[in-house]
Amino acid sequence: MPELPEVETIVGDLRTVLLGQKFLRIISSFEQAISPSVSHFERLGGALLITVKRRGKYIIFGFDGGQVLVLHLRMTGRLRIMQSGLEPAIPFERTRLDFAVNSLRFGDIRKFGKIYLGDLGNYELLSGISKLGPEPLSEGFSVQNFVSCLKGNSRPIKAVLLDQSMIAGVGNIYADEACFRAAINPWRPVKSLNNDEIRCLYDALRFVLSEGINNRGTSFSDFEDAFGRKGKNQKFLRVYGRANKDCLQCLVPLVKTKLAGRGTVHCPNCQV
DNA sequence: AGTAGGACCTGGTGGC
DNA sequence: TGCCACCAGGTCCTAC
Repeated sequence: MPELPEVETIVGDLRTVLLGQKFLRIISSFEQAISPSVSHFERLGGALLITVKRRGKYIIFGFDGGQVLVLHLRMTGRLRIMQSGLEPAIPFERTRLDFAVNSLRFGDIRKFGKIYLGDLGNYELLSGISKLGPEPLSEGFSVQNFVSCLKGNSRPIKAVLLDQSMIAGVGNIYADEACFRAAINPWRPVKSLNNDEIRCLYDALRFVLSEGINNRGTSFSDFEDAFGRKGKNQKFLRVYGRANKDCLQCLVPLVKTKLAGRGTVHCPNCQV
């Protein structure tokens, strides 16, 4: 599942290859994923790609005419940079964005991924970016910001970490990992956390996200970067994917529950 | 208003 | 071996 660190990794790859290239065309076999429609992309023809950015789990492509293409990988979306022309489709390829030199392939088993085309004035609203909360790794995101995000909330802390309108970019893997690192039970109601615990969770969240970026993402099931390479962060996971295995700190078996509709793994001994 | 749960999707897996 | 129920979870939408 691409979360903040995986998207950040892909965005870096895209920048190194695609910046400055001229957009040629879009070809899609699953047009429901494209908003408003494939025909709107005709206005992009000939535009130069000048920026590639990440916001939450969204990838934002800026063109010199002021058009903005936004892409969200959702759960099983994958991007792959190929040479234009000869290469075959990647597995479950749904959409292809052809540039002058390279072709960007969008594969997506579950067809949840989305591509939007707008302009500088409306792309945030079109794509849902306007609803996102702050970036947890940005310099401006302080402990005080985090406290005010959480204030008065009665939901389980993990449900809040997953809520993109509270904090942008955290998904199931890093939410579980952050709770474990902070020694906080993911079911704890937010309002039961004291200031020390909130500070600890803030540090833990930023640590696991940074660690994920440094390791070029978690390839737990099938994440690959834009060149088809696996990340290394799966070797550093302490709880996600380790249900019923021994806790790495205390050797008590990890427990799996379902929280906010997501599989959730925690240590009943270390996380209180 | 705030929250919970279903819908969207399909490949992989485990049980019978 | 074949079939089927179920699981994975990011986001939007609906219902309470």
